[in-house]
Amino acid sequence: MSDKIVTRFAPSPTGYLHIGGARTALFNWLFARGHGGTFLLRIEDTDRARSTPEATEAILKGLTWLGLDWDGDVVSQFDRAPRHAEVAREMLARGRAYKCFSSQEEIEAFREAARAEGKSTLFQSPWRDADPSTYPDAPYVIRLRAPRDGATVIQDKVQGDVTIRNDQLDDMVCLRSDGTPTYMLAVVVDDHDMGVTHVIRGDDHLVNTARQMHIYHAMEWPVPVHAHIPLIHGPDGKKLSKRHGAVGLEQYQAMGYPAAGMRNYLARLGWSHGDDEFFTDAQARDWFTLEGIGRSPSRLDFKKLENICGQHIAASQNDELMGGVTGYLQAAALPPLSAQQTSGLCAAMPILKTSAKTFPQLLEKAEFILTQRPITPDEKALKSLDSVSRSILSELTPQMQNASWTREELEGIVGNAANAHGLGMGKLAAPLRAALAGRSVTPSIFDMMIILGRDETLARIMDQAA
RNA sequence: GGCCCGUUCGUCUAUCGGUUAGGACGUCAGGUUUUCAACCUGAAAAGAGGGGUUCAACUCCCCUACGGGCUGCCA
Repeated sequence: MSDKIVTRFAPSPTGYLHIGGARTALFNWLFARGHGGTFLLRIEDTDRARSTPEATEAILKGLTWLGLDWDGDVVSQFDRAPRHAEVAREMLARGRAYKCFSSQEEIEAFREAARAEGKSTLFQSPWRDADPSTYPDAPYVIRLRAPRDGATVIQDKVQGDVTIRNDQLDDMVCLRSDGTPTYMLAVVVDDHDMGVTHVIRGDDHLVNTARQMHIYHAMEWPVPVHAHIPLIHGPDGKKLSKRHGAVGLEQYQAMGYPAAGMRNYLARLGWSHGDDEFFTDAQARDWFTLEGIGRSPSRLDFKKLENICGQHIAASQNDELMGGVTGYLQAAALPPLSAQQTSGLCAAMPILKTSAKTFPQLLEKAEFILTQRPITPDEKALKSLDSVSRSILSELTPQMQNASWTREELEGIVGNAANAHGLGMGKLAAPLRAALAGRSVTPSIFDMMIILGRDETLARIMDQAA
């Protein structure tokens, strides 16, 4: 039991689930699930100004969509503030921390002076070794009494052994003057109390880990295994931020990427198992190791994401895809499908799913089924057509109302219309597409030819829909 | 400024001292398809730069360049 793996995901509620955070959660989830361990969720909401219930809700929704289930209740870090303070007092009692009465102005002045002299700006509190009898009656913070000599070695599963000289680390504040804990203290206490054995997080925390290790040492707690994964960068190689576009996971759902594809793509981004690119959740859980995580930041590639998603759509069960479509429409704030549309789409799914990479693509290919009858070409677009295209269109429009063609009949109808005007099928599509701009019905007629050719039962279903 | 981490085709990556440096996405060229797409075949495409160590270096060490991170009573 003692070697059971416990991981956690500890996001701060910023209003949405960051795509990078989602990948961190995924890694933690894969590692725990792959080893029969536990995956916990903790919301780091100690910053009260920025924390709202809605923000937490967005994170839970994101994780749920991605299919990352967590064990036990969601822990609120804020709720545990008394416990954090208790630990701070304990460190004080052990002499591993001290009261610091320096004001923020004094600290700022210290840094200014240090900068001017080109020295380290790390604050050195005059209260570190002060006699308690000289303590003023004033607010104070509790600082960790960190070692000044020697070095701290982080044994990181991804980065290897990282050595930080202790003179590069300052006596960080653990408890603020208002009695609230800082992040540095809170993570350590929470991770320990929650029994976390493996801390898998972004490498922006790497250096801070050395500081946090001193708290573990002060409390004589075992230090968990650390694995600092590189952050995700935008296509330009810069740290992913809002200006790159989609950073929130819910935006990816709204763009119509299936969750299974997201999991696969995100897992493969910065982690590898040989040359395997496309895999199932079961394989990912089986194969996932911390050693397989790369050390360099990786960039988001939407083309590859799309490709992986396409493979997952093709491999998915039809009812799963129907659920995915429903979720997509909701996330994209689009109207839901009617019962008729649903049954038509369901029947066409075996054919549609082989060529769509995202849900919107799937829906676009199904437009012929989903479109309301009667179909009427746009008047303005009609006027802009050349005479040949216009006459082809007018010949075809009445035919579109009847949805019960066989493939052969369709071929005859469209082929004849084209041939009568000396055009090939290829020449035909463009003007028609233009004529029906805004409805994009025409391309789907040809899709329907393919569908009809492979599934005659569709003709009957469409008959009812029409 | 100081400290820490990183750097293989455009992108994600394989390689864990000896390979024609492999795969995937994308791109380009053909093919199939009575549109598009999908699909099939093929091609171009990489070890940041400079020093070492070694019989041998993409792999180990050092320097430089570039990118990122930390350096808060933010998380």
